[in-house]
Amino acid sequence: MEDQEIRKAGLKVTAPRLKILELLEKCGERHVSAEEVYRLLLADGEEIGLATVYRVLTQFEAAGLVERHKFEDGYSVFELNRGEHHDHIVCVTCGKVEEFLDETIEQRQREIAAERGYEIGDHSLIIYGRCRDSECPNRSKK
Amino acid sequence: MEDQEIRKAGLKVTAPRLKILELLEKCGERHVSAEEVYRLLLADGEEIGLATVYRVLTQFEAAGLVERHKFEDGYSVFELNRGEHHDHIVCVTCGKVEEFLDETIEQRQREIAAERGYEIGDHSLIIYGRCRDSECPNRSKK
DNA sequence: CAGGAAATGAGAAGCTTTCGCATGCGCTGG
DNA sequence: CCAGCGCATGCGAAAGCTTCTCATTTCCTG
Ligand SMILES: [Mn+2]
Ligand SMILES: [Mn+2]
Ligand SMILES: [Zn+2]
Ligand SMILES: [Zn+2]
Repeated sequence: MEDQEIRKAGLKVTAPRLKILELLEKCGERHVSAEEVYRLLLADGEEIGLATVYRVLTQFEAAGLVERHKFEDGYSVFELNRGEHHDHIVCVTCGKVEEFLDETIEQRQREIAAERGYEIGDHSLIIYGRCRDSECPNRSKK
Repeated sequence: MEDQEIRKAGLKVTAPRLKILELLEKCGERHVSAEEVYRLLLADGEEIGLATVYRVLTQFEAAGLVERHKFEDGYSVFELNRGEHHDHIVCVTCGKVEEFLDETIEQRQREIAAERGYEIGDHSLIIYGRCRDSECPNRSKK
């Protein structure tokens, strides 16, 4: 199962790597920080080091298995690469993150890059706003 | 001249603040880091502390005089707020930054936020790509 | 199953940014 | 024009996140 994804990435199959990958799968569309991955695994009784979490997440990112985002809080959050690109809208009050994909925007971006002679790579689009959730009015993340 | 902008922000007119504002004006559309502002002022013979540069830039940002961006290099860059919003396209090879504004994209963003019940604040859109400049093939920033 | 390479954990260190504090300076009102 | 208060400054220390170093362990091939 996950063994193959790790091998395909040219990495040895080890307990930390398996556990991190499983955890990210369980997280679904949630965006977790390295610190959070670390604490969740510790809480699960795993023996793992924070440095390993960072290393593995970076390797997974390089292999295209996970994506890293920076939502102007100063630290990175990660999510499994589900193969379909999306952008994010973040509530600056409660920290909630929703995903969206707008083909009009995607298309305009390609055009803008082309117009200016850029070979387009990827992009980062984050909308900041305030949601209208009952449970919103305050929370902290990480 | 600049005195007024600083006073309007509710800040005392001091040498560091004047120098930083002047320097940002000279920078035009260039995006400079706090460290860079600091070094440029030192090179100009100014006596200034790095902490002051950070403090002043943060105050200017709060006052709406400057904008702060994070182009995933891990540090912030600043530019004078010229009153008209724009987004950025960054060359991942040479670090060049160009600005653009696309009303179609702006409009779609407002619609997306509205559809999901968000009171929209601002947003960050950065396109990463490779430019086709002769002088491009490698440079480092900061 | 042995040997060599790759991975791990723990702590140190790196980098950007902020803080704390003693000193200095801008500004108001006298 | 000046005195005095309070904001601003510079410096070094420290914070917060991330990466590095290195001794030790684990994986994997043969
Ligand atoms: Mn996402
Ligand atoms: Mn700009
Ligand atoms: Zn909210
Ligand atoms: Zn370039």
